[in-house]
Amino acid sequence: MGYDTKPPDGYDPRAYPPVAVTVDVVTFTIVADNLQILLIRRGQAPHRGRWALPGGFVRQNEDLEAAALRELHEETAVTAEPRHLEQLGTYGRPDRDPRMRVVTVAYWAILANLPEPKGGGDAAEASLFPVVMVEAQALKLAFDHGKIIKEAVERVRSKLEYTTLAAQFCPPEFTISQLRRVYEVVWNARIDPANFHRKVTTSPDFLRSTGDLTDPRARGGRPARMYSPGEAEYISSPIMRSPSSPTPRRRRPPPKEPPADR
Amino acid sequence: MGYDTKPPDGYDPRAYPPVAVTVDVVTFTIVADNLQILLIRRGQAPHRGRWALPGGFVRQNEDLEAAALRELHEETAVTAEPRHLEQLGTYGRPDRDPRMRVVTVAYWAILANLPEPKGGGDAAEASLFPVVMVEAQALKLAFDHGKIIKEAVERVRSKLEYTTLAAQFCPPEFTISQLRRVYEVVWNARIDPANFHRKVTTSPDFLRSTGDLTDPRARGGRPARMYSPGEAEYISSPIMRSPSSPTPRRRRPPPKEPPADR
DNA sequence: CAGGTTCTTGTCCTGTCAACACAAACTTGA
DNA sequence: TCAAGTTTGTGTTGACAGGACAAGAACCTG
Repeated sequence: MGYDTKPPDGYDPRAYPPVAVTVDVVTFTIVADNLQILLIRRGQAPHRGRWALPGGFVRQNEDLEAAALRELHEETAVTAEPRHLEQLGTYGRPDRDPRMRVVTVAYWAILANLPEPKGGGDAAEASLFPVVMVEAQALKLAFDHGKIIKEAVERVRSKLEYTTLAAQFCPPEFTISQLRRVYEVVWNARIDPANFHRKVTTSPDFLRSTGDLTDPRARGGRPARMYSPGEAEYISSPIMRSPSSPTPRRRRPPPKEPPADR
Repeated sequence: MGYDTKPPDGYDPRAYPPVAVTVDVVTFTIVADNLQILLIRRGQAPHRGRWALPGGFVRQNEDLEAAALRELHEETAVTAEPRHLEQLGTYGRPDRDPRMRVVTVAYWAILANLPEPKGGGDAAEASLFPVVMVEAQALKLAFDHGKIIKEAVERVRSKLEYTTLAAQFCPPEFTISQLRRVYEVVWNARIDPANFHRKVTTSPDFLRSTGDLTDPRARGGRPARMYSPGEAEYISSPIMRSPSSPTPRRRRPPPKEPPADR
């Protein structure tokens, strides 16, 4: 930041090239066993009627992160505070907005399972969409929001590997099955329940047992212990998604001889 | 990006809050077995005389990445193209510049070993500083550039673990020792030469042998094979820095009985 | 040629992890 | 009441990766 460019050397704001700074938020939540993203329908000029990320201009004395939270609440009916908010990246191609130069700082957030996902704000229409639908390009998105979402999805997927963020998708108390379900839904993969259980329970301060058990009135089966998130932010040795090839490993060779017991 | 905030609805740029967008670049290189950062001395009003990251305003029709490259070349005497340029994050606290609201998009770059590191630009004084000096806060830095550098250092250190970026610090052809030296310098750690050798040579397309050997006229020792970077961007199974505890492992117990052979 | 240095491969041993078996604890239906 | 089914949790095992060395390979200097 030299500020030593030659031509404009005064500090009159109007002497600087007019650039607008906005924030956009990619909000993830899991509803109905699907990873979903919160979008709003644009009512304004460019890309009118298309779906877009909630966002808007940064105010004069407002921090970027605060602007992201404000826009999330203003443009959607979300009242709950996100469980996680993190900067994703900044998108500033000169032609990304036809009106003027707009530089957007994108954030991504995790919202715990919300009961009433929909419900438009003032005049805006907000809704949740499964990421698979967005990835299939089944949705008309405004600006470069498709690219932003794609990068956000990749970020959340990779962050589950080495952080404890998955617990933020769950209610305050949850079972290990619920946590595993988060991984399976976000990664779209199957995970061995036994190994997953060992992994997360031995990871230093990932989970803390509350002492409670679920009562399995619902689906039957042994009651599960309930846990709340621990203090650890990172997992000592990462959970790998889709070993893909590392260990396809043929199934254990059948015992040479049936134990002569039937 | 709803652009649906209520008050300013016209598109007159002056109606928007005046925000300046700048880019800063944290440039890493290795000189004299030290990880170094390129800084310039400020000649202008705020923080005059302090050291700062090269950077400046983004022009009207200029992409962010292009602005970062331009400022790097304008404000320092660096003519070589960086071997890697990547966005680090955006810093926009309202009070980070006393003059006006400035939002900075920070980038970080890798420069291969440059022979003539110094040489000021037009009027700017540019110089390389070891990161250890910056980390020791032995330098007066402008604005929040200390924080930006700290995050950039952490980023480059962690990226060496799972990407092949380390090769970008090396000349086009290099030996495995040189590559290992990069890791040791960036991580400030000692690495076992034998295991490192196996690791990088077996990692799918990390390195490609050129067929050449070094002639060891200099320091003696067996000539080393030379390599050039492969196409792979990521390392299949990461190189871990500072195993810290996993296997301190007492040294192998001395052989019970000398093999009775001397 | 002895001794030193660097590069490279080999060996051993331990910890980790996927695959699987199975026990534990509950529900439902016969 | 008990068998069958379902979910939770623990045990076991074999493959694999990686750290600690050892040692061989290929060069230098004196």
